[in-house]
Amino acid sequence: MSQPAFSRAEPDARRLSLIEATARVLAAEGVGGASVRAIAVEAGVSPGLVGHYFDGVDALIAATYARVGERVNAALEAAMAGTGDDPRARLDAYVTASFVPPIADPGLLATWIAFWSLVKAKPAIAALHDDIYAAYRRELETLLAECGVGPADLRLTAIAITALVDGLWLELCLSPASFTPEEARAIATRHIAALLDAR
Amino acid sequence: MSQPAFSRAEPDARRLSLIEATARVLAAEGVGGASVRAIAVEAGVSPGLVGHYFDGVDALIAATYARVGERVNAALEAAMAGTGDDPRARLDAYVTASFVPPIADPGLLATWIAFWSLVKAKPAIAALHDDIYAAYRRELETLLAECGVGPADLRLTAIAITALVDGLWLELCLSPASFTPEEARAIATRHIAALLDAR
DNA sequence: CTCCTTGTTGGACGATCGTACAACAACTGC
DNA sequence: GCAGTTGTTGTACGATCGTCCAACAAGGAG
Repeated sequence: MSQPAFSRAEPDARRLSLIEATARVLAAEGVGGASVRAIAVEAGVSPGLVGHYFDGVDALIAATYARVGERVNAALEAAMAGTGDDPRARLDAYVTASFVPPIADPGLLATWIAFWSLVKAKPAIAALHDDIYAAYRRELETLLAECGVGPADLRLTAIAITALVDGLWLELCLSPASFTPEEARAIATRHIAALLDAR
Repeated sequence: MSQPAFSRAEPDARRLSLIEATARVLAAEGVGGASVRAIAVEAGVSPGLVGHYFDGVDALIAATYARVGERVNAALEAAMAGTGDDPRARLDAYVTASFVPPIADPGLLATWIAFWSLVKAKPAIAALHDDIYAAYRRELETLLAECGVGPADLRLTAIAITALVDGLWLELCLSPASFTPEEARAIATRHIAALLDAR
């Protein structure tokens, strides 16, 4: 025994490892199990280190929200980058990616629910949520514009697609037995086709 | 001072008052603030009484889930009962009711999120969730059948509408500034019209 | 080699958690 | 009136929470 038990890390790397440990704990245990001690164990560090890098556990969770949000965006970007430049194909790729791992994952939903559960109590989390979703819809709007959706319908169309995909994603992760990812994809694709061909 | 500080209640009424106090605490504080003591204060009773009526706080929260689910169903039923027997009018009433109080209410969402956050950790809550949503979709399916949706499309159509309404309801409660209840209603109504007229 | 800065540890602290339980108040049957 | 039953209270207990901080380890500057 008597391992080193002490290892110094690059500050940014340590911050990141704490954030990702928080994401893993949130995914596995939900918000109820995300204690400073559990996070520290998951990250393999001492509990006191959390206070050294973040102003309390709330700031750590907020940083985790931002990080996980970025990761989701990156996964969607990667899925869309796999197709060509055809906007319609990019839209389909975005929908398809929403219902397969790593997006469709009960652990990711548990993490996301933990963030939602803090929106009411913590204004900082609420502001972060508004930022993330606004950016999300803004990107969807530019994609829809490339598909030929008129400026007047742009905003509501983006809201509709976001809501449908979110609702399907939510229930798919909550109780995967109720329908399959393929069915979710079919529903969303059909809906988008109806919206785009209605013009 | 020296109020009675002791009042005996009908067992069922006491159970119900504990359940509704739990719902109020969940709505105001989220799952993090739903402690036995906070619930007891809200209900105006002693903390020890919770253990007398429920096998721990988890059972109380599960009972609250069932109760709130019933209340939501009752509100939707009431909205649909206000219309005639025309199935399409009932469907529109159901959608409209989803985006105004008491359904569209940040407090109700906070309560619902608290339940979602327990689905992963507590199998009893997961089973309850499956029951509630299955019943929800079953009722929607019968309504859609009356609207003339074919048996083959029934299941996926119900899933699609549930997902869209849930997604709109979720974001409307989470950040009411992003769109108005009227816009949510318009989106959902248009979507339903597209689904029903596509046959 | 020595000092100094700094990442890191591990435990102490008070608060709060869920639960259990003895004492007490009200109602019932007699 | 007088026991017996039962709803109710208040508190005590151990566990766990977030935060804080003195002590320690590692690396760089002189």
